[in-house]
Amino acid sequence: MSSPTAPRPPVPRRPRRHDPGRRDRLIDAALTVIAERGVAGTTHREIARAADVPLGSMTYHFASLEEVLAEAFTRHAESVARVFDERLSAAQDRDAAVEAVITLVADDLLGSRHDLVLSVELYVAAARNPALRAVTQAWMARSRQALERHFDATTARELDALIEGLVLHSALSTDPMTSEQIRHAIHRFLR
Amino acid sequence: MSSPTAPRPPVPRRPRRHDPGRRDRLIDAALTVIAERGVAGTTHREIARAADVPLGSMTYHFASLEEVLAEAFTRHAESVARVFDERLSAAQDRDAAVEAVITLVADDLLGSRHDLVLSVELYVAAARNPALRAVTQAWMARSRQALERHFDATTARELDALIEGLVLHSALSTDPMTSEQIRHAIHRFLR
DNA sequence: GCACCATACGTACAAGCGTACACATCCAAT
DNA sequence: ATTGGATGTGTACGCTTGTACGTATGGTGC
Repeated sequence: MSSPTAPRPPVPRRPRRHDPGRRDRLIDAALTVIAERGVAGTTHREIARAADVPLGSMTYHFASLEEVLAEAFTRHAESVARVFDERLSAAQDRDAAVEAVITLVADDLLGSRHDLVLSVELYVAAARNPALRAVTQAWMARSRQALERHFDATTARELDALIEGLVLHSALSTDPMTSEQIRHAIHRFLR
Repeated sequence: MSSPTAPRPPVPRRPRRHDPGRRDRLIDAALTVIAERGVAGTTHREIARAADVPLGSMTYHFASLEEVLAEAFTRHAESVARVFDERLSAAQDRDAAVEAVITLVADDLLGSRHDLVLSVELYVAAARNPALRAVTQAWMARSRQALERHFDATTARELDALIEGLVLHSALSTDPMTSEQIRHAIHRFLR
């Protein structure tokens, strides 16, 4: 068709340029994809599509897919931990702390299917990726520390486990526990 | 080299034949691979390698990879549920039932990294696969039913969640809870 | 014995993957 | 105003994947 030495025909290129903070948006897009398709279905192309950027942008901003996942999960853990911290910091006494925990489980954690799925995906990924295991470790330590503002160390640890169980159990069930049932379980443990 | 019409040179083929129960062995091999590499790393080829059978054997015995996963997880859930049933059936009174629960968590569930990983992998897979969600539902229902031999329905449900939390929490921690700590947590809840 | 067919085996193929890389573009420092 | 380097874009390559399918083989019912 065209002569071998002819300059390339002007292939239409994307007009998009100068997108500061694109890296951040990519990490958020990765979290969306993980929540929707799982880690297994999270690919460079899928993330790029979700963020509406070309594939080449992925390899420019991240050295590997592993790096994207690590950054994404770190952000997720940080975000959940912050809410945890805030709720418990706001509580003035033990009774308020108990209420804060109930709100945390019933509203914050169970309220968002997105976050819920991300957490379980992180658990699995952490089982095989040391970097992600460190993320979960730091997260768990921070949660426990937040609980220790109001409860002794043993209680904090046990309560943390109970929270984990209530959340996971409800998440998997077609018939999740109501707020009242969660309140009952937590009061029973802390009675 | 060889003439185009010459009969094929005798390509060395596997001597293996007549392997009744191969399908079963493939399902077990799938569970091994899932535990070692995760669902994401579980492929036809990997399972075939683990079971030492040719790739073609996979497509003969299973219509799809999804079918393999479903059968494998069903087997896993059945196996864990059976142990659960047995321990609780053997208990004659409430005190024995409490001890049974402690043994279940501290020994059976936490004792096997293999089973532990499989369970979490199942949770994640179930989040996106209705067939697997049905498997987890049935499993949870059966566990609760076993607990209801000794505890009222509300207690059974709460206790089931606590067990889940203790197991998952310990599994993820680099500093897992000791048997004594687990005993303490369960006695505290059931006191 | 013998033929049939469930089982076993090897291989091909299209699709999708992570990653590399050459080229385009434009902000910022001079 | 120029230019150099950071950022953005398109595409190609080698690899692995799920799956399909033609052929081989030997246990079983006759």
